[in-house]
Amino acid sequence: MKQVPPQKAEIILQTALEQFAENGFHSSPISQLASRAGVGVGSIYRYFKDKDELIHAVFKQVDEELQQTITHNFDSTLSDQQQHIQLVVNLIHYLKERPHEFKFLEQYYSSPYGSEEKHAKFLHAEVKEPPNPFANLFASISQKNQQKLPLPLYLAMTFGPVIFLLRDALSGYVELDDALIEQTAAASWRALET
Amino acid sequence: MKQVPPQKAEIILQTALEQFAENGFHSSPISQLASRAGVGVGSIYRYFKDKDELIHAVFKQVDEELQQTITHNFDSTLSDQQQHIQLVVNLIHYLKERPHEFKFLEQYYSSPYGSEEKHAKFLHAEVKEPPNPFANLFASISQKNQQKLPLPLYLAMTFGPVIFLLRDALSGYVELDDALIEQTAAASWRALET
DNA sequence: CTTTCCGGAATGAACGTTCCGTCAGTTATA
DNA sequence: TATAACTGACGGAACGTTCATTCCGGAAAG
Repeated sequence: MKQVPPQKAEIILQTALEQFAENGFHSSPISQLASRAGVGVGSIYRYFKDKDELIHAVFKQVDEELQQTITHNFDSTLSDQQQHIQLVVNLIHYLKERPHEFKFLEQYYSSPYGSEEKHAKFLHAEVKEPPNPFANLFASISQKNQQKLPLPLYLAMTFGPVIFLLRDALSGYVELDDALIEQTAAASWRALET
Repeated sequence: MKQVPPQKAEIILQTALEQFAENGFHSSPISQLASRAGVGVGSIYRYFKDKDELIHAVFKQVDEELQQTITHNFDSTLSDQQQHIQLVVNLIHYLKERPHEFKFLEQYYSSPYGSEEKHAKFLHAEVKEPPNPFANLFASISQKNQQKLPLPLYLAMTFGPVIFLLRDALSGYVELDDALIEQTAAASWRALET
């Protein structure tokens, strides 16, 4: 009996993530990916039907870990402001340490792959479902505002700046230090107050 | 002598923009592009050295028109707040009407093409140059803040939400009406105040 | 007639996918 | 325990397709 049969699939997924992030989907021939992973071309097709399925599998893995991380570091006992700032700061820290994941997601979403997909499924559907810390935070913020805060605006002011900043940091235009991260979190909170 | 020699080049550029925006770079064979433009394959290579040059040419055209539009609708006699809100509102309106341009830019920047490029050249270099309304606005805002406003933060809070919102609008997740646009502009201004 | 422009068939390379021989590990046989 | 038969993971050569690019014959312009 093999206790670790799907280890190779993990290696392929991890390598694919790096390869795609660095070179893009089209400049990542399966052959190159295979040699980088130390694996035969044929083996990749043992675990994934075709290249598209591989790409979606990488996305699924990255997406799930991201969601988990976000929903994990959530202390619902804090004030709205503290929760929001914690969310933004943690998110930036997390993605800053994972440039491959970030680049992959960017590419995935702005390609036909992500467009045809649920896209912001997480950001929209997830936030609305009541029994999760996200929904509570949004509901709470929204309620205290004078004019009702639309969900799209909340998402745009929360995640828009984060993405923009990470992009610039990755391009080397910005030194994304802790001070800047905290300023960003504070600023995006300010934007939500009425 | 031809009085309208580059007319065909214009048609190719325009068609390429649409084709790329709708199908992505790799799912846009030159042959398909040619027939869509009502042009022979060979003709495309008369005006553009290869596919890469075509892609960059499309970018250049889109980028230049965008920059021009932004710097044009700028009334430097208004207050900082009014200028900022005008900027954001105009930008959203402009891009909302041009989904092809928006999708193309997104794709370009998150692909190896844009990455190897100047990227936020416009957003960074341009803003800093003194003799333009942008630089003045940023300088003015920055100066009035208690703690100095870093340029990256200003850019992130100004353009980040815009991009995020447009993305969602294009995906059909958000009805981007005038009320939402104005709320966004107001919110991003709030974020900049100290 | 000469020159410039144009279209699209032809070419060659790159790539995704398939297919098959090899081999390590496992099970059956004696 | 030793040996033979089996099984399925594995690599990579080979295949067929797709596509960027070239090239040439003809049309239009002068």
